[in-house]
Amino acid sequence: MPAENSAKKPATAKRDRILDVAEQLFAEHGYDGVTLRQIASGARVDVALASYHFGKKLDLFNAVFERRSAYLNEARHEALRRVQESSGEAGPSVEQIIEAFLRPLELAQETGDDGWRHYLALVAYINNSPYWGRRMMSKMFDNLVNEFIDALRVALPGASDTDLYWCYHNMSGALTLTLADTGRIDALSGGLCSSSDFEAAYDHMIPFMAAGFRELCGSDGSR
Amino acid sequence: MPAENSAKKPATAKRDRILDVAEQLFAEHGYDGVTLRQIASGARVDVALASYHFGKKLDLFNAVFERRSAYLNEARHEALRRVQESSGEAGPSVEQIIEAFLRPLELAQETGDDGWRHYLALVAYINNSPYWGRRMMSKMFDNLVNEFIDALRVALPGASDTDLYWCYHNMSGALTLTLADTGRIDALSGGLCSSSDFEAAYDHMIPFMAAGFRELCGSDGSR
DNA sequence: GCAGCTTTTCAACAGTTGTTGAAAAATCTG
DNA sequence: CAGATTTTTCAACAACTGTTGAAAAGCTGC
Repeated sequence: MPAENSAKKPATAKRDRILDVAEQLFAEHGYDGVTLRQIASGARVDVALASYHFGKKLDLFNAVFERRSAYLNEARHEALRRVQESSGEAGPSVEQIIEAFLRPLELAQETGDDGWRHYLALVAYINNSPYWGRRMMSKMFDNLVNEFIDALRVALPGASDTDLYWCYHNMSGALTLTLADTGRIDALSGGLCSSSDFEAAYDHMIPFMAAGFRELCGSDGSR
Repeated sequence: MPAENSAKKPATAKRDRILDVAEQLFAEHGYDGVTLRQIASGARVDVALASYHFGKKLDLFNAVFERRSAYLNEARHEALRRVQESSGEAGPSVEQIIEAFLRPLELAQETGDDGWRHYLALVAYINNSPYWGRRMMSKMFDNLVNEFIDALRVALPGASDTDLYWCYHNMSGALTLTLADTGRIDALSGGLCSSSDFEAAYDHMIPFMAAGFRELCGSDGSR
């Protein structure tokens, strides 16, 4: 029987290996830079098995993208809810909101295996892919992103939506380059900064972005 | 005679058309997402002509990347020199340095044709490509980037090099996403922000980034 | 052990890929 | 115009691509 459209297939060892290898290779070389035979070979499996489990090549790509996205959305949503509860009436600060947006990525990466790291690099690749990447990202993440924008609107009263979205755009770009893990900052800094050190990246990103938001969207009270 | 290694070929109309079409297609679909036949077809030219002029497919890609890079480096270098001269003893401010880094991109885009826009999207694609992209970017731009880092070190006395490079990394990421022109901010903001409006993007990016640099690298005097 | 599944492999397909050698057309030079 | 050079096309190549139908292997309940 050919692969069902959206019915969840039972997990088998070889099926999981196909997803894992595809995740890594797609993240490293992009959709067109990877052949089904490379994936099958990496998973020590026949080529036809990928088609059997996932259908067309594009369906496999989507399956890889969707596998961890739901969990990530939930973790971020939870992190935001937590700081909102703990901050009482006034609502969380800009730093707290940004931290809730970024830290789940770090936790996801700490699970030991490289799966999450490859997934996040894949997200970076998709986010930088013109046109078709936008559609995939929007469908998957826009609901969640708007939750964070809503929280920022409360933390930054008087900010225009235009400014708010441009600020988010800046943060998203910096985050994307970090997730892509290109190693460029390593070469440029002569080893001072390591792109694989996500914690250092976030520690520097959070205050940087918070300052940017406050500058453009008016700090709480002053300006 | 097959294509010479590094000797400059005389420009012919068809040769230029190959470069233009390759520039656009590589920027939109990536290196592996484009075939030489698509490029030849777009340039209304036989497939073999690309090989005749540029050699292998990868050589064509490099030729596209290098075509406008030298000019861009010079324009940015000039912009930095100009603000350094006009600012006297104290040296230019963080805003002035960032502006000198960004505005040449805007000018380049104003020439009317879409060539520069495609080139900048190609740079974004390369910058987000793991490993091989890092090498290409470093070889082409690191010298210039370090000129700007040097200027920032003067404008932000007491800043550690590590912080300085992380700040640059954040700015580079935001810039890259803008250049990629994915249109994602358009969809997210419901049309409030337009990713094709480079001037608006830079107007919001400059104060945002300057505030981030000051926060992380210590403002001039205070903190 | 055997029938009824699902999972996996085998073998092959039609189409496309980058690349090349030789022919043809265009351009330059005298 | 004739000859020499460069530019462009034509035709073909071997290798590789995603996909599929049928056979084989593995598993489950009896």
